[in-house]
Amino acid sequence: MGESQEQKPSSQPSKTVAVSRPTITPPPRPFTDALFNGGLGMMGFSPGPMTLVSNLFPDSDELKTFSQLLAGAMASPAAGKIPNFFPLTTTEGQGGVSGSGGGGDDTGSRFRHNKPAGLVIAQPPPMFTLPTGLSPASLLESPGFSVFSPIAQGPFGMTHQQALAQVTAQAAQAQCSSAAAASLAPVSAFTANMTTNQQMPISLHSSTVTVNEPSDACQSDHRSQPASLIVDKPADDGYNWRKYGQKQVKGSEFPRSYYKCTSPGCPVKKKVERSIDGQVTEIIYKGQHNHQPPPPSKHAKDTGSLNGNPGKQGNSESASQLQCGSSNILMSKKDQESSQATAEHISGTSDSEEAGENEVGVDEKDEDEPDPKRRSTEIRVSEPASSHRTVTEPRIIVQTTSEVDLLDDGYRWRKYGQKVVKGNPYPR
DNA sequence: AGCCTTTGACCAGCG
DNA sequence: TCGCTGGTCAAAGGC
Repeated sequence: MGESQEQKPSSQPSKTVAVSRPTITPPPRPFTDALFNGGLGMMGFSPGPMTLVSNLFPDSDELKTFSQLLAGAMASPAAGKIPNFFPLTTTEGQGGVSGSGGGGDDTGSRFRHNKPAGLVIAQPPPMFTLPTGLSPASLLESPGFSVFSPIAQGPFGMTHQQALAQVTAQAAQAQCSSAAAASLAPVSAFTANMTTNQQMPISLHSSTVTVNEPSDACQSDHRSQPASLIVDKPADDGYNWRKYGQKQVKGSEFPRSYYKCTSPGCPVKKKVERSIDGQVTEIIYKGQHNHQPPPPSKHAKDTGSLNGNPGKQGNSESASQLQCGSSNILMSKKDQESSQATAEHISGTSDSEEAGENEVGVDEKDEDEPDPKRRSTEIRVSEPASSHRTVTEPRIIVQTTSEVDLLDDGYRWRKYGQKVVKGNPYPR
């Protein structure tokens, strides 16, 4: 099937973004109530949510910054048009992601625990780091993000309520203070979650959001989950995943597992790093789902745990519905690298304000599409010192890239991994 | 029976 | 050109 619409050979011509992020200004987000409802106000775009957030966060400053950043990101009108909101992000700072937490050093990301909550806004690559508790899908689905992505509403039709429910549940689970979560709207839940994690620095630069997870308390939660859930399966995002490989990556002390979305034709892949004890330390999503999440019914049988399993066990009702699709696509290596550089530079600098600025165009950089085999450096950069990284800080990174082009059929297809192998008549 | 995981091998990019 | 490394394939086995 891939053949059907492979857009291009390994190189994805598509640009990462065509979307140049409009300048981000923190406008009052015109989120519709609906969006708001559905979403996490996590982004705090709208006043309402912000308020909640504010309450949750003692530190209004940081929070504010965060929200501003988000707001700015969302604000961009262009966003609406953008196929993926991620792409909005510039490809620039890669290190940012993780690095964000860290400050100058990429490694920092892994060490973020105690980093200043400050938002590190470096120009990060289009990656997202999410708390384990939250599925990328859910996050993406959040209204805030939705704004950027047309998809949000979905071709797949995920409802905000679902998203909310999911988020709420996750948040609650993720965080210890269930009370807060319960009482609060999803947004609140999310926020609460964040709050819980004191150190959760959220770095958000254009499109990059880094959330550190783990607070101790939360950790306990995660750990409390059944080993089965934790061990082999990456965070459940509602889609079914098949593990197609595992490898010990040099920079990481933990083995990295490779998963593909089992849906036919779906290019989405994710890499999951787990610590020895089975805890997920990092999840990287690539690509965009070109299909809807598996039906709920199916989920029913699933474990339902957030950490779920990619595989059969997989989908908890939760996330799923969200299209994580929004996530997507990897940025070209080039982009990533450049991002890194940027991030590094920035790392030392003040971040927050940057958010609004970078609109940049990633576009230019993307020319190269990442080959399937190209190494993505983002992670490396962000967490070079994996060894130091505490297991308790799982990260979910969504790499965005403009590999995907829209196809005529309305779905996005990305050819991944196509190559002509010598000695093999058939291209892979 | 179908799907998924495991695991070694292969391939390509990069220095 | 070689070696290293990351990413993917695909057979075998398990659930």
